[in-house]
Amino acid sequence: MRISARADYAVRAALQLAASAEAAPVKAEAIAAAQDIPHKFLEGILNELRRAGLVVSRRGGNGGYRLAGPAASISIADVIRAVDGPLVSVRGVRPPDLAYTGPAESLLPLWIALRSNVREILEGVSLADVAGAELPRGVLALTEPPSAWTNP
Amino acid sequence: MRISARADYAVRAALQLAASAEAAPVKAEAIAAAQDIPHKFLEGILNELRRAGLVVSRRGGNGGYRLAGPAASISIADVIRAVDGPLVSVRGVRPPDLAYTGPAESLLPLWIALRSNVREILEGVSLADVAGAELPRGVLALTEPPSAWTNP
DNA sequence: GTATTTCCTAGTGACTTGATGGGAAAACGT
DNA sequence: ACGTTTTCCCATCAAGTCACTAGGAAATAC
Repeated sequence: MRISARADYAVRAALQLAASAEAAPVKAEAIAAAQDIPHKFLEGILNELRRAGLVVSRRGGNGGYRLAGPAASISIADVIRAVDGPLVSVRGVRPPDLAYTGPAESLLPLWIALRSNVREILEGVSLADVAGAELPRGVLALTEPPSAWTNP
Repeated sequence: MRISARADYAVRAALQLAASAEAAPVKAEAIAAAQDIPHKFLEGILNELRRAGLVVSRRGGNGGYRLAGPAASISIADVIRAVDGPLVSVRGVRPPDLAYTGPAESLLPLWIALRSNVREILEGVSLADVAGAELPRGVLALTEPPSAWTNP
């Protein structure tokens, strides 16, 4: 289960936009510099975000990108789905489309539970939450046990 | 976030072994047929499970594979890690090794929370649980709302 | 009209994924 | 001892994905 570079970059770019929520649009180049993302690569990502309706753009003179709506109403899941498709898939297919037989039958509900859990987190956290460094209480609670920060 | 075919196959193979917990080892070919997995591909996977110490093998005559321990003490996470490495990574690196700046700083705790949540599920469910179709109450609860079964 | 910045298309090298094939090594039954 | 079975261990493969780059067309500002 890996978060792709695209997804990571997309979220960070969106966060940068959430932070500069003034009237003036932010240029791709500025975001690339601030977050250390290859800027031509980022351009493509921002474009996808625009096509998904999360971001609006203006070109020319002092153009750039702005969030399409309030940062509090865009979830991390929204951003990831815009650039990477379904949040979680098994072998490239979404859980509900899977079919298991024999002793593996209960694997489907397991994947469903997993996905539901992932959704709960990524849909429950907004750009405003992260940019403002105020994660929801439930999410923060998960980070409290020191074991959460150590590798297996 | 995708579960690879290797991981899916590995878990299903392990479940098949958990189901036939008799003395006689199960042949790769039998597992491949039962779960519809390319059998040469499966052979490699079973080998990795053996190297990880989850499975023991015997060759020749009536050889095959057996679980190395009781199905109740092998978690789904164990199996996935054996064939795919870390459960969750961002751009290929594990969350604790990441560094974020500016408005993205709180992204790290978010990934940590996500990983912690995924762990909770995959480490908390054993092969015996799935093979016996008796998922832990907490996991089952996640599958109850119909919304868990629908795509976004 | 010129400078700027987004938008679009195409392409690239490296890696991963899913899968296949051929045998060598080990264990069995007889 | 012998032949069969089955795991084990390469090597390879096509296809795809990933991360990234290049070049230019279209739109907007001044």
